[in-house]
Amino acid sequence: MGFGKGCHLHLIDGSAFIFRAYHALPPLTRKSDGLPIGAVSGFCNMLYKYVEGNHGPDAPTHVAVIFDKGSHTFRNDMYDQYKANREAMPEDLRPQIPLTRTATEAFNIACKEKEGYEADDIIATLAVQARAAGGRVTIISSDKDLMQLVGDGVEMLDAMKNARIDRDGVFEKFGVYPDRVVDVQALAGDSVDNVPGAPGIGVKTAALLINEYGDLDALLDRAGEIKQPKRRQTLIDHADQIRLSRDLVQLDENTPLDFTLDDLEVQDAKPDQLMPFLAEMEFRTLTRRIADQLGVEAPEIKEPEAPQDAPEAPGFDDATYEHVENADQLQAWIDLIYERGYVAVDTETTALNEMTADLVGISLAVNAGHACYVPLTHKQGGDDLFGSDDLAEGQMPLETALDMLKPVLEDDSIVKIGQNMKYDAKIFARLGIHVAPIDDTMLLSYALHGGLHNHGMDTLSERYLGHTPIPIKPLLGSGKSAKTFDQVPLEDAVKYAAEDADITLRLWQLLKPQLHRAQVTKVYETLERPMVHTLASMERSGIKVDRDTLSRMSNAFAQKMAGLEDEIYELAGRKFNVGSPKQLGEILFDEMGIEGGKKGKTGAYATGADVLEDLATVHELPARVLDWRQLSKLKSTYTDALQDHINPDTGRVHTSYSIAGASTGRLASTDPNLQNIPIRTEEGRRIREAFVSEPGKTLVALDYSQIELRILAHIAQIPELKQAFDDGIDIHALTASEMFDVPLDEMTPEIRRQAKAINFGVIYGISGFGLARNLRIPRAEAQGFIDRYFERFPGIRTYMDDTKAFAKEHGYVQTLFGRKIHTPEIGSKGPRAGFAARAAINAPIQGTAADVIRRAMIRMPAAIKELPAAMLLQVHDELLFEVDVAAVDDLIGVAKDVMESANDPVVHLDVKLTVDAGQGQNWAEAH
DNA sequence: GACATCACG
DNA sequence: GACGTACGTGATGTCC
Repeated sequence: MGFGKGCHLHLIDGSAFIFRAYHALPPLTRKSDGLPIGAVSGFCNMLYKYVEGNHGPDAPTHVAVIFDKGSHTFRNDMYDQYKANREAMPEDLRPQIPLTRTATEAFNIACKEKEGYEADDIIATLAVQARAAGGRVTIISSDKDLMQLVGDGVEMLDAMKNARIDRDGVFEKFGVYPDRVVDVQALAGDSVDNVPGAPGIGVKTAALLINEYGDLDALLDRAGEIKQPKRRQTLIDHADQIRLSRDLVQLDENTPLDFTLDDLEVQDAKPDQLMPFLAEMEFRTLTRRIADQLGVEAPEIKEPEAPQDAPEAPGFDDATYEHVENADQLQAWIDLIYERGYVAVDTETTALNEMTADLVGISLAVNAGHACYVPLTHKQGGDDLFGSDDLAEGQMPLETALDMLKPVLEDDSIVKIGQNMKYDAKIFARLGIHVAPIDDTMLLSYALHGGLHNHGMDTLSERYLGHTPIPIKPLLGSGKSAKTFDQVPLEDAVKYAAEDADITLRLWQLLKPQLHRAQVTKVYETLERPMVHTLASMERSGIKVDRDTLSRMSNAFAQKMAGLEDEIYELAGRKFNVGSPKQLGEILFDEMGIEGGKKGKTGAYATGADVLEDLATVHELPARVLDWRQLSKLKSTYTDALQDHINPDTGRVHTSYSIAGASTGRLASTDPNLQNIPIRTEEGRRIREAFVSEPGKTLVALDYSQIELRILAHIAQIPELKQAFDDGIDIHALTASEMFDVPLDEMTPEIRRQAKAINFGVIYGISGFGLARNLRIPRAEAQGFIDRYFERFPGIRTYMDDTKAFAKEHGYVQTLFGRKIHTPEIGSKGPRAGFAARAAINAPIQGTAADVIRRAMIRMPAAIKELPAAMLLQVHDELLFEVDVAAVDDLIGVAKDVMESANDPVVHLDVKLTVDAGQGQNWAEAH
């Protein structure tokens, strides 16, 4: 039947079905092989229910399920930030996408998509064609972007709520009728799709304006007539951006299609097509139900439970670890991997530093207890004390192995599982292999158990598998005679390396299914897993450090220290090791008889900076020691040590970030730590002059302004603080003004300083004692400040009490993004409880800030990919970039925007995030 | 390897 | 009434 009057076309938004199915269901897997099929299952159930419900007089005559195809559409060409905020697709959903197409076809329903277009465009085109032919259309979706199509026989149906949306329904949602929906969306923008719109204008205001002026063009032409000055200026300033937004939300009604409406005629399901598919997916209930309904026999679905088919996972004693020594054997493993769809991978290397380490061998595991090791560059042993450079027997050539594994490691449909995958990914990246997609057992554990224990393989294996891994120490030895892994005999290496892959696989099988129940799937997918490649790339970039600058500083420091040492010996009356706190304490308090020495728990005198600062008022020696210590610190930790970290190949310093090190979600930087480069003192700050850009490039530093206090203002709902941040008022001055009843214009630096200490104290779970010590004021006075603070900002007290209560009840606290930080000691008795309570108060604030910058970092590579720029470092609330001089402004524009909107769209903040920018030839200038 | 100290946010 | 006490990190040197 040709499509025409009396016909009724149903257009189903396929992607909406898929995502709804994915999020509504736990992560089901196919019983026989573990293939994730939760979303496919939900999708099929929805299709089934849809078909079932279509027997009334209103039944469709034509139907199609429309899908998105490809991530790049013509809208990205118009605006490169379009949908740039979108979260990456969850790893276990990706392999299910093609199966939803197969499912649609199995139901004998037309299944349509087109490269470079969104499903919405195809839906628009078909709806317009159907309307022109005189038929009716129902769009099955609740996507507001489709509402512009409603009217003249086109309606929407929200399948979840079973609610029809007609012209009046659209008016309810947008305040305008469908023909003006695009205008309203252009003004209001959309944070989910990252359509900019007009800043500060939402749907309500947009509708008001459109209704007053008729349409968007008229509004923009006559923007000068708008009474409200702020609104007027916004529309004038952002006219181009608003027009661009309109083009982005306007659906393309002329999508070129290679089929016609006639091709979409409804057809009965064919059992011989549908039943085999359902059986193959092993949907037992659905297969039976549909078979009954179609009046056919349900195909048998084998239960893979027979012991000979799938033996119980062997214990570690019964595991088989294979030594792969040629291409045929490796090919057999690759075949196994493709059968499975996933593989645990581990690399063995010559060192712990992945920027300098060389690959020695690769281990693989596909089943618990079934793993192999592929040694590649093990050296020939021998009596020779120095070993031999000759390769050991029983190895295939490195090149051959990499050529064979590269397609697997880069295959979209094979999940590569690792423990601390960033390490392996960097090793492979240096060999030209981009490992993806990946899963990481360390990060699974971090998302599930953050705060409970560390997430190293030994810990996880002991805790969750009850197995102590083979220790590496006996294989490598220690001290001067320590070997590297390429000198380990193959027999030992196979056992050790294959076991690591085996453990990793077992941990993955155990931990991955727990994400959903612990409700941390989103945390893992959006805050942990994507960090692996983002950080790997930053670490590989490194930052240029000028050796000569450091070396000169080291010499200068050495000279000054020598001078200070002479003075110190003079003052002390004898020589001693200035670097020894023990000796210093004895000199000060025993020999020189200075009063007030306090011994710590180990019986030694305390000689920390705070103690020496107090003593500096009564004697010169402590002041000299303080100066000496500062120089000693700068020299040993920075100017000397950093030189050793300059990579000879790149001339740059490559730190390593631990993703799962800090309990709150912060990163930590090691080897070297580039998150604690001095800045607070002028002398220390000059060390940053050694961190430089390449010629023709500039360093750009972008840092969040007061992000933790902003988050506190939001979480604790403090109206005064929120207002101050909105108005751009100095937050510490504002706090001081509120607390001490001093008007802002009479603020003194001293009062402000005290308020600042209190603000920070609050973030840390303030105590009278701590504040008193910090401000060096009597404890009672400090307590008075705190009382006043709570009085002025009662939300803070509520937040602290609520957070402690939550931690006690649940054993964890959460960030705004759902990250859990466990607080196992919250119920302790004694001082431990105090520690735990303060940590619990701090964690949601520090952790939310950490989540925000993680989100910014994850989005950054895509956002700046067209720019000659690289993201180099993260320092908790700061990102450092290196960019061609000519592109500095572009970079600042894009990166700042990504950072300031990093919370969108999943978390709304009442307080805006602002980012300050700096630039220069070195890090001192850029900051 | 524990401890004290001090660099950062 | 006494505990102890600001949150989160990593690197270095001393001393046992």
